[in-house]
Amino acid sequence: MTVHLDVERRVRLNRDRVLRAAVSLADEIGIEALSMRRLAQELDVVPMALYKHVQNKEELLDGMVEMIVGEIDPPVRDADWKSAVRQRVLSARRALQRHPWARQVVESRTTKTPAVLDYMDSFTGMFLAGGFSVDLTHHVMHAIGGRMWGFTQELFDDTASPQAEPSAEVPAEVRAAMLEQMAARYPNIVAIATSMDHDDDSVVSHGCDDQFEFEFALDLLLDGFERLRDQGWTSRAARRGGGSPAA
Amino acid sequence: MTVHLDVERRVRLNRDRVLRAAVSLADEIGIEALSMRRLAQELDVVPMALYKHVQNKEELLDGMVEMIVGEIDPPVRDADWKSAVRQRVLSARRALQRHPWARQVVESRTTKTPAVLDYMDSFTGMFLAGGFSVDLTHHVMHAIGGRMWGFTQELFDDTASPQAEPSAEVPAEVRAAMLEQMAARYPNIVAIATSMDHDDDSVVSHGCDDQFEFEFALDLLLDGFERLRDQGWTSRAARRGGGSPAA
DNA sequence: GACCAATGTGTACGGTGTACACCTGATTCG
DNA sequence: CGAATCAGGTGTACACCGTACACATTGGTC
Repeated sequence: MTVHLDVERRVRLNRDRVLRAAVSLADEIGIEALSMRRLAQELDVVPMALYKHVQNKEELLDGMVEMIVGEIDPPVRDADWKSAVRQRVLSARRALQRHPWARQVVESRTTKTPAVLDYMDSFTGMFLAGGFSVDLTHHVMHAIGGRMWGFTQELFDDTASPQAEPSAEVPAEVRAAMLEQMAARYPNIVAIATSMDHDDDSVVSHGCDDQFEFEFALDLLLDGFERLRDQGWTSRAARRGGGSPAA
Repeated sequence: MTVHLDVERRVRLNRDRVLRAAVSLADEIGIEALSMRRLAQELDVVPMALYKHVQNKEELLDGMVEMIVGEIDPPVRDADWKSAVRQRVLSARRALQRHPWARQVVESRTTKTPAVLDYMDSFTGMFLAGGFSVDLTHHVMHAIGGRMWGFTQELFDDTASPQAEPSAEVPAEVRAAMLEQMAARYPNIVAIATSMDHDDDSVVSHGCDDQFEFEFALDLLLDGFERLRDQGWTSRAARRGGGSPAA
């Protein structure tokens, strides 16, 4: 038996411990100072040890995002869609604000991890449950996306599986199974994605028209602005009155 | 006389050439592959030569952003505020889309360079000219900010001078001069910034309440969503009808 | 022609992510 | 019990990064 003089046995590293350490280290020293070496040092381990639990730094960042998404409260029960959405967004915002680096990292990530997809699916469901059509929900999700995340753009663009490693050719049969599994786990997202492809009887099957989405949100805001102006809106009155700006 | 066999004399480098090369190189190879070394190589020059025209990489990125802001069309004349704003935003969007890396870089920058301030001031002016109160304009700018830029947050937070190097203590007298100059060049921005500080007779002098700004935009969107739902909005009808979603 | 500031060069340092070969210790099996 | 296995931790090494600093070369001015 080799004699290690460490008073207590070293705790085994694992993915969760790594991620947790990364998050709190980033909180302390800032995201730009977070390097694999620095993180390893924090965990009393040699840098390369981390790579046994995380493929590379990119995946580390993805993991950190998942950790934060996990901090967002689940939807409140027994509330109308609007206040439910409102509370959820504010909860998401609080989570992001707890970690100053989070916004930047979330926006830089392009791969959708399961936790993110879960959140999005649940979020989508709140509108559907609120009586929104699939069509409207789709555009609404785009419009509000930027308010809390940066995933406005590529969200529904392809129905590719979440970070399934694109290992060479996909057997096309496995592909069907994946999509089925996807539909089971993320029914709302899939509903929207599929409706996009063939809601035709319009001539062109528009995949997902970025420009349209952008203008949708823009005009929604501009119309709102105009209404407020015509009502003689003031922030003082709004503060007093509370609630929605369209008093 | 040293014999340089270069057929033609080497063109002198300058800041503009550096920035221009950086932009188009980033277009080609992506922003993450753009290094000082790679850029230098593109310009047939040793890496350190760049530092004669740009303080460091951060400033290079700032310069690239300025270049892009310069691509945004000036406001159209003789149009109502709404279509003027609309066209301007869409122009900004086009500029950003021409350079896939731009969005990310713009959002990562925190320092406001003159070109950016010019754009923002002019943008602000469009609302004021459209009959919006200074108060409402302030919140509107925050609400729309994220639609095209990432400067939602820290915009009006301090009235610090634009990238004036914070060289030690500012003589407090120079400070006044700077502010005056600022007011001359960016009247609209300054109008809003100063109105924030003392529009009181409310008890607290609220600097710039992030939370309020966020909820303002959020509720504006939610109210808009609700209206569309109640109207039975569909994207097909909207596409046919064109124009604003609140048909 | 001599000077001088601005511009370009060369070298070097400390940082990064991570490939790859290796060691180690706990668990499993004959 | 001893040997085998193998996930987890180690050490070294490489290519690349931004950039400080001392130096060489220029083009323009008197």
